[in-house]
Amino acid sequence: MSGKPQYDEAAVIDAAVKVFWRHGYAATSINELTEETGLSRSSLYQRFRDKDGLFQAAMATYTDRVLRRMNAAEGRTGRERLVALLRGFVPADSASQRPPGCLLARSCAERIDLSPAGREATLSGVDRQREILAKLVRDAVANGELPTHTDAAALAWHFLGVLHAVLNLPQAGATANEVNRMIDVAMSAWPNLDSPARRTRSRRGSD
Amino acid sequence: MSGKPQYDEAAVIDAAVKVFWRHGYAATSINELTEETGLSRSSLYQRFRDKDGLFQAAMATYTDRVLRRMNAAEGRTGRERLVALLRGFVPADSASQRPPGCLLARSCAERIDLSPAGREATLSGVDRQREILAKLVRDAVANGELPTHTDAAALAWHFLGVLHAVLNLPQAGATANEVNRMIDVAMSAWPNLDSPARRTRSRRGSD
DNA sequence: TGTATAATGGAATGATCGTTCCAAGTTGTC
DNA sequence: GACAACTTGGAACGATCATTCCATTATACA
Repeated sequence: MSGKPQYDEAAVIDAAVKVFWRHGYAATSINELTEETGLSRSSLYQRFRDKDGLFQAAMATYTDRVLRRMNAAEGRTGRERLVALLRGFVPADSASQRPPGCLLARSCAERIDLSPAGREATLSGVDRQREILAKLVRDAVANGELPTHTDAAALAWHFLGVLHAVLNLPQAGATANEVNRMIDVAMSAWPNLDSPARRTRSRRGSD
Repeated sequence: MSGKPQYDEAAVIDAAVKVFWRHGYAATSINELTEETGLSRSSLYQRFRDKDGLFQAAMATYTDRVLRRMNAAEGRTGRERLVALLRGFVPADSASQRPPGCLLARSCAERIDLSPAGREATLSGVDRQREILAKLVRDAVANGELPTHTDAAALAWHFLGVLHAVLNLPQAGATANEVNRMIDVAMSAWPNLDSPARRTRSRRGSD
């Protein structure tokens, strides 16, 4: 069985994303990559140069997909868009297909052991995540939805932390319901100018 | 050079903590462990059975130390204690000795590749972290410092997320100043019953 | 039909992995 | 001085690591 089936590069990278996402860079072996991508070792090195090259391709794809999902959040107000954004990353309780956690956050943690290029891709990825949140906040300030003295940078960092918490805390035992309630709590950092009083309130969910 | 210097076990585990903390379990090699601990391979296997045994010992020590630091936070009110707790984990900007991030959060991320015992140690560690935060919240509710309808569990998850953000976001480029301002923002989830209005306000720091 | 192209399986590289084993050396106690 | 307890260095184990090479095979286009 050899030949020229012209493999589907997007599918290959997709599979690689899943492997790196699940195990991180260091704990991912070429063997597992060839098995999951279906690509032979030969073609893998031919196309991606080495493990790090495939990692960078996977990281680029993952980052684009995450950023697209963040940007796709809809809502009338900035607050509604932000809530939609966060809720969009709450993992479905029922045996999700997606690996747990976040490849960007994970690569951040192991960035010491990454190549300079991998490190750079990671850093720029989280930067772009944060920039999306910062822009959302800045727009809300411009709209009068948030007070002018709002510390937009601090809010962006905060919600970046919340986003990563949404992705990571399920691995620490949090249920989807608890994550959703946590989002409600975390949203109290976004002052609701219309009805200022309520804060630690809402409840939702299935367990 | 052989002999019987009766090695300092606490120092050995301390060194192992640092290595696992920096590289995670998978990316840590026995070679680096022997070099950093100063212990010979022979003694290492004699005393800790295998790499996983040493990891569990390191994890226990790390967890104890982190929980002790959390419990050591002082303050008049629950809110003050919580702020002190969080600020206590903001890394000093100037070339810190401590490895970045959090071994518990990191092990949570790679828990799929850990032994059952290692996984168990990790899970129980974050559970105890969360329990400290939950108790702090519950006490504040009992004191009347927080409203009775407070969702204590959700608040505990939230502040666990904030704690991990404090430890991890510096790896994503956050300065100590930004982390401190983020803490201020995150604390708006803790309603200040005496002066209810202010929220996205305070500013502090050095950059 | 032929030839360049693309992808393959499989063997082989040297390095490093975790782990085991053992002979040798040092210390404390009798 | 002898013996037990402890720790060591160093060699060796098979497994796996990332990577390279090559002969083979199927496709596409001429």
